[in-house]
Amino acid sequence: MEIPKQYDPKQAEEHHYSRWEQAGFFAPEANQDPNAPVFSIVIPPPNVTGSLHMGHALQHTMMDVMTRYKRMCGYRTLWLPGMDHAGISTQLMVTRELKKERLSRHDLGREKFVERVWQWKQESGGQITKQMRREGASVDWSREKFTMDEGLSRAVCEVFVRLYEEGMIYRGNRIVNWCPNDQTVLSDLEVEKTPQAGKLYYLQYPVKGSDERITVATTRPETMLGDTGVAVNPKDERYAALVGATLLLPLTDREIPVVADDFVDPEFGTGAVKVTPAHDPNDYDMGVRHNLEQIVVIDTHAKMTEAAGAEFAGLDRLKAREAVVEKFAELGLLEKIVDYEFSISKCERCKTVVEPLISLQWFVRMEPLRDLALDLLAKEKKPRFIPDTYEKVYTNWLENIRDWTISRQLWWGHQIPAWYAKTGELVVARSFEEAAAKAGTAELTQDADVLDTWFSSALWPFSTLGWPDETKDLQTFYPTSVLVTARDIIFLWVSRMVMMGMKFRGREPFADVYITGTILDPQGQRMSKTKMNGVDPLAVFDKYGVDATRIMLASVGSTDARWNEKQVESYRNFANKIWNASRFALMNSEGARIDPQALVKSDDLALHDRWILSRLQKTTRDLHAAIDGYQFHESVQTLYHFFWDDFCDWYIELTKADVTSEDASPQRTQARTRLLSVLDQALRLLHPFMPYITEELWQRLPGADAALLHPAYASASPTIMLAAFPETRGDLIDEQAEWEMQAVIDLVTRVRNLRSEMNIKPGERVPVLVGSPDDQLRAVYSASADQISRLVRSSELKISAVNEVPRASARAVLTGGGEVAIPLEGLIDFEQERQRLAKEQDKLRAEATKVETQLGNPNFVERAPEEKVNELRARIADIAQRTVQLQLTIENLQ
RNA sequence: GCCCGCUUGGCUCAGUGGUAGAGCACUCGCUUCACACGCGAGGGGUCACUAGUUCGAAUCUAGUAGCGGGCACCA
Repeated sequence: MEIPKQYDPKQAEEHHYSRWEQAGFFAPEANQDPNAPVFSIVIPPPNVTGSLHMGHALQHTMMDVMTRYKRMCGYRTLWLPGMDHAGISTQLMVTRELKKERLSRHDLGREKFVERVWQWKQESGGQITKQMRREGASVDWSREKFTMDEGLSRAVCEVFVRLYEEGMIYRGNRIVNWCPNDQTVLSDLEVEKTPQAGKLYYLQYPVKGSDERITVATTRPETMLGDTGVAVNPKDERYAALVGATLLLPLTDREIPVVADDFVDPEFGTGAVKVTPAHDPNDYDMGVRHNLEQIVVIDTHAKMTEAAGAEFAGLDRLKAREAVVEKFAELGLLEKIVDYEFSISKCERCKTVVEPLISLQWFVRMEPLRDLALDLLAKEKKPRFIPDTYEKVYTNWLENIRDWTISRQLWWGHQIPAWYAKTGELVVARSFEEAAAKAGTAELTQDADVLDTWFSSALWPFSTLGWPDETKDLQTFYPTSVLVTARDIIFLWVSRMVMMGMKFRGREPFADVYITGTILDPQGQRMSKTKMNGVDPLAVFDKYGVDATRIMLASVGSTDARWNEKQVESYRNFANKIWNASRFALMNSEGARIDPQALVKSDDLALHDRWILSRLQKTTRDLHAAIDGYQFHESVQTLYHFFWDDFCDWYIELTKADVTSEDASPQRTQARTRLLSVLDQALRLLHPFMPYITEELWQRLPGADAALLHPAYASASPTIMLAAFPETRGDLIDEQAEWEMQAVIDLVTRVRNLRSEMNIKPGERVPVLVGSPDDQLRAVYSASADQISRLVRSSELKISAVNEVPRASARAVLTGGGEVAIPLEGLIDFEQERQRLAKEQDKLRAEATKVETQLGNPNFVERAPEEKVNELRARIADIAQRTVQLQLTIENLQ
């Protein structure tokens, strides 16, 4: 069989995915066991405008590992893919395209514009779905969803109508975050705060009927044109006399009152606050408390309105600021300007400074929904967050939740199902027809706003499964098993899904929430488009292969990690190791095929066979535990160590003599069969992490056929992705074999160490003399003598109770008090040898002292668990044996 | 201001009460018939600091420092 020495990932990545997809292996229907347990995940829908970034690759890897694992375990498994319509992003994307044609969306009009967006989606949206295929993501494409699909839109309408009918959605004038650039309102979560160096302006307002002035400090002088009061703390004695007084607001002809409000911090600024109810959230609240007028002086384009006065009307807010300050200076009312750093609210998307404005919007009352989520957590401990630290973040936010602004002044999205009659009457309905019936007229105008993109996302776990219809899918796959996402959308998305899931399904949308870490750049900075420090997963795939990238990402788990290409490289090497180990097995497979019977314990098995079966079982056991417990890093370490160290470094080397024997014999066939069978198991264990290379190799293994598939997939064509995931067989765990093998490893390692220290040429065969007083150990050494001899390249391996070695030998002490020696007549520098052994003696002595001290402590012996005490006693016994032997060895040098 | 996380060998990170681990880097030796993307043998860490709990602390508690993140406020 011709197999190249190096694994070429591209070759394997080309074929398998399309076969898997076309054969329907990803769909839950592949599972034909009517009683199969269910495992389901809905993907966090990427933006239709998006392309794959490292965060996706990380999350998708975790989800695919779990999905493939559960599928191989026989679960009816669904990983449901889909995309988000991403209101603002997508609208901006298409608007930018139009701009190239010198058109604005208003030139097209709403209907044509929306058509154009759909057209854009058709032609260039959803790049990411192609990229997900490259990743090997085993999602069921037949169930792919888009948040603007008809079905999902129906769910959105249904939820809106029901919430409205229950009084949980309302429309009202509130102060909101307005993006003057995107021309829409934003929710609190779509606003980001950034620190900014600015100025604090101290303005004086004259008190009516007196020469006194009151000084207020502000970062936004232009808003004073909309002031309708000044507030002070009721306990602030400095201003006690002024409460109730009237001020003459400069630059206007308004008279405004001084009010007392607890909100005011006497320590800050002058302790007196100008109140602009129409342009500041806190002032808005104070205005409500004190019945202050709301005067809108800044419009939706961040320009001053007529109400700001003729002098300022039409000016941009920043221009107006300069003009106001200048006027105050002229009037002698500008006390001072000081440098001041504060944080400024910007639109998360376009980074424009957000303007707080009073505006008529739709809101969801969150308290009742919030309580559903908090109850779920209190009573059922759901969802379970992994890592659990995020539970606190989640509850803190829920406890302080505020009403959710759900309307957006966009065209791309779910248009709000509310209609207005000419009379001004408002009707909320599932359709125009229903609205017309309710209103008794067809002369209706639909609300122009669309819903926040996150509104439809909040329904994702059930809308994608067919809700509001009671579909089979909904009944089968809801609640889903786990949600995998990044921590930055716990509020935006996770919490809202929980609330909506509880509200409309009465059950949690997912049992667990696994929060992945973040891949940072090599400097520890977050990767971002603006910083241009992102690493393109596709480029990494090209360079190192998808499998290497995946297993590296899986090893990241839930902690933040800096991007480290060396790490991917090491997993690329691992992939190559898997390739070559398989290559070896395949090159020596004639006459053999995979056979489950080869994994069963029998009396005539050689030590290395009993040992690898035991190692395989422990690995299987540990891997199950690690994946089930979301310990991805541990999973990867377990696999890596088993495959490279146990399987390649020891097992293959030990079984090599039998496997590569020139003569066909039952022994050779058995060894080959066992090697192939262990390899088959190892590939299955690796498959969830490294789907391509494992399929590529597995397909080549003799005997890799339908018989190896999990019974639930028995009728499928052979594929490792539907092979049964190994189950732990406790009876094959063989502690005795592990102990014996450890002794062999110890011996081999000591000899190799001697050879290396003595500069014995690697090719040179030397006699090796082993002496051990322990009958059992001698039996172990003897039983594996051929293998040991091969590994240490000995010309002769003599095993006896009492080691009689020439004085001129290099020696080392073995675990259990034995000694190993290599006679080196004429090559031994006795003084050097003595020093080498003395060094060993020092080490032993230090170790002995440590253990003796602990055992000498009566408190330890009394209070520590017996098991620990015995462990230490065994250790000290071994140290003692080795010490005695070492002493002897040194004496023999004399 | 409140909350959270991190601090372990040169680098990137595991470990979370009982003998300090991995990968990379480093040193030495190897074209040993699967693999130089490899093999063998090594060197290297008072686990940020302080105090406490404990027979025993890298691990638990409290505090300190540095770094990172989130939330609130910022007139």
